[in-house]
Amino acid sequence: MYKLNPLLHQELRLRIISFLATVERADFNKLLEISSATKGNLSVQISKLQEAGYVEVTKTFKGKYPHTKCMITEKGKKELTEYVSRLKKMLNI
Amino acid sequence: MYKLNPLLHQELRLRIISFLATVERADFNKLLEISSATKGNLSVQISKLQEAGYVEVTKTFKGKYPHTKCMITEKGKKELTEYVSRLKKMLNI
DNA sequence: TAAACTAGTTTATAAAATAAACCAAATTAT
DNA sequence: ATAATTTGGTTTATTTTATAAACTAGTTTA
Repeated sequence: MYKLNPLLHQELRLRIISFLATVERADFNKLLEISSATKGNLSVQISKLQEAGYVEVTKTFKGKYPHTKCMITEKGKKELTEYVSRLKKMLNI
Repeated sequence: MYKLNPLLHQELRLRIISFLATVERADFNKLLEISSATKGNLSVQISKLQEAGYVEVTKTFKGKYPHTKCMITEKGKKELTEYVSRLKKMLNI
């Protein structure tokens, strides 16, 4: 009986990482838009994915404003694939 | 952007209800076995599914011991189907 | 120059999950 | 006979997690 990765089995984080799996990279505002999360919550959950090494975060400046870009890592892809596989087995789909 | 049903987006409850979707009914011990949860946790999560009307719980006696049987309801089936559908969309599967 | 906006982070609170403790009755061992 | 263990759970207390609110630092606009 394989357990689901608890870091991925959370709606906002799953939304973030499964979106990042479909694009090359996305900035903070894009993630805000696709998730309709609050900024605070998004910030916290991105940090958790980053700390786990599932997402790489790059902070630069876009003109004079700070700009945060996120990209899924190889580890993130691997873990997402494994999560989806276990979930499918559990849901019989 | 449709949110996932938070009652179903929890590993143990999801495991319980997706198992109940595949059988006519299951007793407490069967659910313990398929989930490898603790009895306390299983009891709590079954109650939550029951309170939501997703699972029907019948308490009888089997010989001299109490015996708890669980069965998914129509509402439970409907909600599980909707949950799975939203999840699939989210995961692009 | 004050107000409002961008782009976030930090922190406090609320909610949830889980484990530990408990309960009542039955069974088994001494 | 009675003490210990087991069955089949429930309740409660603790820990963890999620989330919203408040804050930071600087920029733009009125």
